[in-house]
Amino acid sequence: HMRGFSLCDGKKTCYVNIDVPDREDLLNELNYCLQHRGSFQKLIMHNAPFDLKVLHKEGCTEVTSQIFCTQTAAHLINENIPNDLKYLAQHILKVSDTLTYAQAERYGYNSPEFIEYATNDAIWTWQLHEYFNRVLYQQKLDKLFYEVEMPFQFVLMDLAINGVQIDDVEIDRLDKIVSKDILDMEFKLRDLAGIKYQTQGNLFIEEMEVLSGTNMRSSQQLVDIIQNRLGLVIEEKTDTGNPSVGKATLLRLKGQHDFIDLLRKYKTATKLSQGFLKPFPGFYDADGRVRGSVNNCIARTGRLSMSKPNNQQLPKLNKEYPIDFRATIIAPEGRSLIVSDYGGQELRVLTQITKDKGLIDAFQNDKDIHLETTNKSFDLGIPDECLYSRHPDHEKIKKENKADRDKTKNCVVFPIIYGTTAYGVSQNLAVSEEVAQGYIDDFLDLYPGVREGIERCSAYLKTHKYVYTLSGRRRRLYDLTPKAYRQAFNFLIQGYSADMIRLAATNVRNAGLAHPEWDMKIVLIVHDEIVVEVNDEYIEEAKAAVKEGMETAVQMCVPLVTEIGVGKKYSEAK
DNA sequence: GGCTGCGAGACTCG
DNA sequence: TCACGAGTCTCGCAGCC
Repeated sequence: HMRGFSLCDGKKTCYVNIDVPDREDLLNELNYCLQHRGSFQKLIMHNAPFDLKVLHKEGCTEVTSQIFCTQTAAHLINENIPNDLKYLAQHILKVSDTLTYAQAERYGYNSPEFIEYATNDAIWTWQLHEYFNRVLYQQKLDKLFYEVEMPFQFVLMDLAINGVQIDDVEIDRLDKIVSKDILDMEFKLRDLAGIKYQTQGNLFIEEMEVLSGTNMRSSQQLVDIIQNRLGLVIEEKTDTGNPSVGKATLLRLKGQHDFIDLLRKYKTATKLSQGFLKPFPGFYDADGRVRGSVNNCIARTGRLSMSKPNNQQLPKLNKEYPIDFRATIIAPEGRSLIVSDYGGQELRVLTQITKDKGLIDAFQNDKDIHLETTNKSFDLGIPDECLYSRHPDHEKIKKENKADRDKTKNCVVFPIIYGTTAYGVSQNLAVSEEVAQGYIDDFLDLYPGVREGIERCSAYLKTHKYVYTLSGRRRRLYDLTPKAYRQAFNFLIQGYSADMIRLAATNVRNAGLAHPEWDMKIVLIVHDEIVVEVNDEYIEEAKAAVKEGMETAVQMCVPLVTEIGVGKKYSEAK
């Protein structure tokens, strides 16, 4: 419920209380100004998606003015400092005394204190714009800001309004299955470890409890059980040097004791239960949708993040414990989900950055980069022509060498874009550091442009203490540790990818606006993936529009391809 | 004895 | 010291009333 709004034009400031009998008239007046370009030359807001969402709720659905989000500007200009209005007012505008909303509210909505709080909001936002707008041009961030970020604010507004539809009955069904499985495993794990326990049933027999001093969710207690009761050796260490009972340890100990194997399943089940099935109902809105908050100004690389809940980390189907959580994200009756993601986005961006001839050839002619790297590192002797997907033997050879190819892909090629070292690769592949360095060199010899690209990035960082992406986004790294050089190169890829998805989502939104009959809604963005909801009669048209919007988001030296699926459930459409 | 805050550790995703 | 970017949950301890 909007109580009022404040405005500032640099000369005058006002607070408009709309909790009055002629509320409707005031909102109509505001709506008229927002709809007619020229009433506001520029609409300046701090956290524009929030304000746009509130206006939208009040019926102000069309904003034709140019917009300026001071929070986004602050993030582009310095991604390393907080960007809430209060912090910026204190540190950039040097304002000393600031009230919080809760403090102002206590004085009452008609008090001078509350009105001062409200008008300060507008004054500070105005003043920040004056300063940031200049800096955006000085740092050559204006194009990114006005052409990528500001149009994208409306997508962020849509995401905040839309949310995703949840199948609450299915959540409930899965929750019951998983809860029962967990309880069964609680007993079996104790039996396997030789731990005595008692059971206690309350009124409902299925809600039996295990009474014993041990907690299978405690890492400390698991270390004790595995070492002292099972007599197994834990070699892996946590960051602080303690024995680790994480994935790597359990994978290595797999098959050595039934307890270990069941524990792996137990961990998957408890994560599913405690991380998703139990907390999700707490996020349902009255219409059965979940609206997590989408953060445009948190990740230093320019990526989006989500919280409460984080819909970017919904579990995928796990073969060893197949509970399909993503099947609980659905489309309403008469509608479907379209899920579209970029194929090999990061490697394509790497190609665009480095202009490496081998990578360009690979993407232009469908050559299998992972197989080519595997071929070189493992001396497979595959003829060059068989590395192209058009060759009749390619599929067969790819299958025959699947294990090595997967290893290369996950342990050599991807880690290189994270900047991994020979040590890291050697740990992953359980080989010596020399052998690992050999693999890295093989890749960089195959695609020498990548080595040059990394060196160019490092040299630039060393001189300037920042680097910038193809879209002009900057990352400032003042402490030039080895980690900073890895972050810098990874940022070139991750940061540009993030701006690609912004442009793509804006294209998709515009396509939807041009065809209101489709009723196409963007409901989720997951880094390289866009999920939309659309009326069933227009699936084909919408699919074509999503594909077009994503594939034409930017021009690159290699084609941009999308993988696209349709379904009634999120998991069906992927 | 119970509440709150915080770091460690583990796990989810791209 | 060793692989980039996020968010969230539980445990176990410290400090407080």
